[in-house]
Amino acid sequence: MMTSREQEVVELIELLFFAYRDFVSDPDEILRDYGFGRAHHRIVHFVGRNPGIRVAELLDILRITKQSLGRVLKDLIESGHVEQREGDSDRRHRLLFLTEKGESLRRKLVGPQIERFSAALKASGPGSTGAYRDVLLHLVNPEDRKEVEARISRNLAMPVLD
Amino acid sequence: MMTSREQEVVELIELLFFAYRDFVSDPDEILRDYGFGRAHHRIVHFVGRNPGIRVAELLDILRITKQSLGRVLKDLIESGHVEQREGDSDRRHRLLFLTEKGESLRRKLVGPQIERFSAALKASGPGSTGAYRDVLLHLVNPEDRKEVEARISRNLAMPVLD
DNA sequence: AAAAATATGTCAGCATTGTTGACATATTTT
DNA sequence: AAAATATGTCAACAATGCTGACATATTTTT
Repeated sequence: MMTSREQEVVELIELLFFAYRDFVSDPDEILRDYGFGRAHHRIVHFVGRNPGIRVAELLDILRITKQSLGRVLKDLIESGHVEQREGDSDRRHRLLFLTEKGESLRRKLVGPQIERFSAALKASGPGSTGAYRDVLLHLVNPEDRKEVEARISRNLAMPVLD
Repeated sequence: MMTSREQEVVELIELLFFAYRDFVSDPDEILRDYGFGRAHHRIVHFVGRNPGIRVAELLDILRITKQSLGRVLKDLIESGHVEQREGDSDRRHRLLFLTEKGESLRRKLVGPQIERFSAALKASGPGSTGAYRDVLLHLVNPEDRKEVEARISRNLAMPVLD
């Protein structure tokens, strides 16, 4: 059997599924025009948000194998959306950057997602942003929480250039 | 360029990714012991939560083709986790139910998810449940919102049997 | 300097789960 | 009787995971 408290939680579980389902649907459509998939999107997104990220870091974010990453990353390098540079301090490192072309794609993909989110936050009560943040952050594995928190807010400190 | 408001929204976007990433990781491990994947999980979950659901409804929830569903559903029927009955009013319908075995698997899979969620809600401030609900529901496509709302809360009205 | 460890890349094969298109069957609606 | 609907199935293919093995360059340790 199931307590009504558990029933309530299961509703939230399903809501996460439905929200995620629709949330990724906008980029999916755009990506088709480029012959890219969701895997490409993730790379474009996280490289764009973390310029100079190392391959190993990207693997840790995505939680996939280097072989899986390699195949898709190769597409993006060959198409001129991503470029690699040697690390300064450690020349084994391959630092990843978006080209202008890549940055343009990133913005195109994130646009509808920002719109959808802004509308959702507007439609929800004030303070909903904080609560959303609290809950979602605590869904992340405890041992990863600090890193995730640092990663998502990293760019706030960056000067906003034009 | 990007306004700081947009920066904030992008953080929430990434948080959705990280939360989802870790949230599905618990069931994934369990499923491996059964030789099942995420696709099986989704079916077990939604059939369990919507006993007697029709194939077409399930397709609409999952947003996949009947061929994709068919392959995975076949596994679950052959393994004795799901059973089909003819519709009463319309005998073309195939109504889906979990067997006891299937219900047992469903509970096993949802257990860690309930735990993770309960802990997250506890750690977040009071009222965070409602805000989470508000935001996530508004991430769902407007035209699907009503249906999703009805679907997730459908079972609250059901008598809780033992 | 030599050995070990690290970061990355690559080849090959395979599994899961998504897709399209075509067609078959049973049943219900028109 | 004809058309529409719900489901199932076959075949081919695409995207994106995986494992295992091995190669190269570079840095760290001994």
